[in-house]
Amino acid sequence: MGQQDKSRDTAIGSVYDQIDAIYRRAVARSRRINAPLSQVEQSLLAFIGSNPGCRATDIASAFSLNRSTVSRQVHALADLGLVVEGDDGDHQPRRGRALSVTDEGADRLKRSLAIHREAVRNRLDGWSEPELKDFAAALERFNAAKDE
Amino acid sequence: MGQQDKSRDTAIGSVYDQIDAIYRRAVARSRRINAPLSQVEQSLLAFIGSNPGCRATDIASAFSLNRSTVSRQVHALADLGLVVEGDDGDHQPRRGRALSVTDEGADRLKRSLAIHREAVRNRLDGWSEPELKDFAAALERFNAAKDE
DNA sequence: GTTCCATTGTTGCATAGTGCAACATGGAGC
DNA sequence: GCTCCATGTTGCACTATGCAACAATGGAAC
Repeated sequence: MGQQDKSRDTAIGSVYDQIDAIYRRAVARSRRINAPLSQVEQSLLAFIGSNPGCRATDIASAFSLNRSTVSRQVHALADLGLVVEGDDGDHQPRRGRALSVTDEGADRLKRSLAIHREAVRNRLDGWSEPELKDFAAALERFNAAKDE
Repeated sequence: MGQQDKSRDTAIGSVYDQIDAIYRRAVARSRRINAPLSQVEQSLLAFIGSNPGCRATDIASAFSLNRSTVSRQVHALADLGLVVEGDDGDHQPRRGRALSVTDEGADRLKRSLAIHREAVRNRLDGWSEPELKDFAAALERFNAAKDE
């Protein structure tokens, strides 16, 4: 392996380690704090909010979850009054049941996101505007890469 | 809120969303693939490897886990022959039991890390050396920020 | 329309990972 | 020695998850 390759490997290893650290910290943090929504609830609510009229099966494939898991989670959110079936005149699916977020769900999601974003904001304290933009752009590029 | 603040907020929101996406994808991926170690096992093994002679309690505080959880996880790893108690002449703690990684544990960890790093490597395909280094540096800076 | 099938959703059972609280253990300090 | 505190273990409960079997329902073919 050449000098170039070795250097590249080191950088890649570093990126992995850093992302791993972010991941673990997020998990630990979500255990400590008392969020208005669990990670799963927030993810699902955000997805339904961004995809009004989506069905449980759409959520399952989007998150690589089993249909049964989504079924239960969605019911839990419905019991909390955060999502409802149907009620979305624009996006009626051929089959299955269209889901949408209630006003209360949207409010809860907003508060949940605000809390988590606040933690990110604190971490980015002291970053200049260009540094921030570059970082966000790099993350977007990283995420945009297709899965092999 | 001024133009500057709004722009900054947008960038911060973007960083949060991207990290959230990374997180969710990592969770989904770890469900799909058949890794030699679960996320938890890999984390613990890596920690013990980097901190030979550490005790269960050290792991618990490092990962914000309950002592009981760590106790069970460590026992599971011990049953698999991946970690052992004591056997580390250099780092004997005053109390508790020193943990260290066995040769098999080190091997398993290495393979597990290699698999996960490979996924990251693929995502970084096409990035130039400087782009890579900048990204790694930004992630490090992000992680280095102290928790408030 | 009726029948059949594929998609979608639900439910019973099992598993991993986790917390809390109670308990056990073993060094440290007196 | 005795006491205390840090450490570890165990019983119980709960969440999130998957799999497999089942139920329901819309489309398609006839």
